[in-house]
Amino acid sequence: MSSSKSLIYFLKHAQLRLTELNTAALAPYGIDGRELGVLRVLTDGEPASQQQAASRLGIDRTTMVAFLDALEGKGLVVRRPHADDRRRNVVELTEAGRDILDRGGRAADEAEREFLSPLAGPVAEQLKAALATLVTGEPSATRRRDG
Amino acid sequence: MSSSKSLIYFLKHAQLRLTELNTAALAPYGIDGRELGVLRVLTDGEPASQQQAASRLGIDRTTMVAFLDALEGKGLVVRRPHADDRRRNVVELTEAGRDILDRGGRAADEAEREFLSPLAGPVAEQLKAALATLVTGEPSATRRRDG
DNA sequence: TATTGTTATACTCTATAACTATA
DNA sequence: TATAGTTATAGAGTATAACAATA
Repeated sequence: MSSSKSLIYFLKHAQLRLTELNTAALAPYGIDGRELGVLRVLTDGEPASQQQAASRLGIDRTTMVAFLDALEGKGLVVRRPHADDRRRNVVELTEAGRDILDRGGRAADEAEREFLSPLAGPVAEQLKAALATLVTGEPSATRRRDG
Repeated sequence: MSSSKSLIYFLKHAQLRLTELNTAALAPYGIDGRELGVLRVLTDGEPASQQQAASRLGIDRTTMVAFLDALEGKGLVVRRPHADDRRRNVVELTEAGRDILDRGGRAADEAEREFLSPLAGPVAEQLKAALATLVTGEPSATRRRDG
């Protein structure tokens, strides 16, 4: 008989546990892991409209509205109308937003390292690369330890 | 700068995608992936009370009630009062339940293989082992391909 | 007509609290 | 008093539908 736990179980519970660690690590900065994800995607590449940012995160644009409402309420982002297309909002991080992204990002990275610490040597990198392949259809962009 | 996608993103989306495949694979059998998980845990080791089964799955006992209501409604399980402790229910699979577990289990295994097919050779096994280590604190019990 | 952001709403999933029957 | 199962309820998280402004 096969292992009593299926892959889907491991994925679910790994995510739950990492989310817990992330939430605890980010609590001092007043954000949670998903809000950090939004901050990250907003500074990742070209300035993005709300809808583009939502698409990059794989969430609905209506969900993005709620995240940005919260982040704007905390003074971490500002919405400005796009110069050429006034239907769009360009969302930018405030100085406080960049500070939280920076420090919160380090805290989240540390939480991820702690989560992965039971894995020896290159296994953690291989895990992330394998997941990246499964999700994106191509190998992870993480080629060397750079965090 | 690190990869734009975090581990938590990969875990979340890997789970979403595998859940989709699982749901599609199990639809012909009238159950979804979580119901198959319940059927599996009910036949995994000693006969279990509802609460024991819930604990093994990492869900609340009230959630288990709803799952068993559904599975009993489909004729796949029966609840019987425990002989020695009449507060408990012993939950057993019906013949139909065993049939669905068997055929649905194979369909789900096939979906998992399909999901993992982009990974070469031993990488899939290593992925599962690494996740098992992270979730349970010990290496996976999957020692050989047996499914 | 189509698209962006927004709002209102509904749905899924799950847990907490309170009840019952047993122990 | 404590526990197993149940019920009612509430909360988190997310999406769908409809709307205003703009293209």
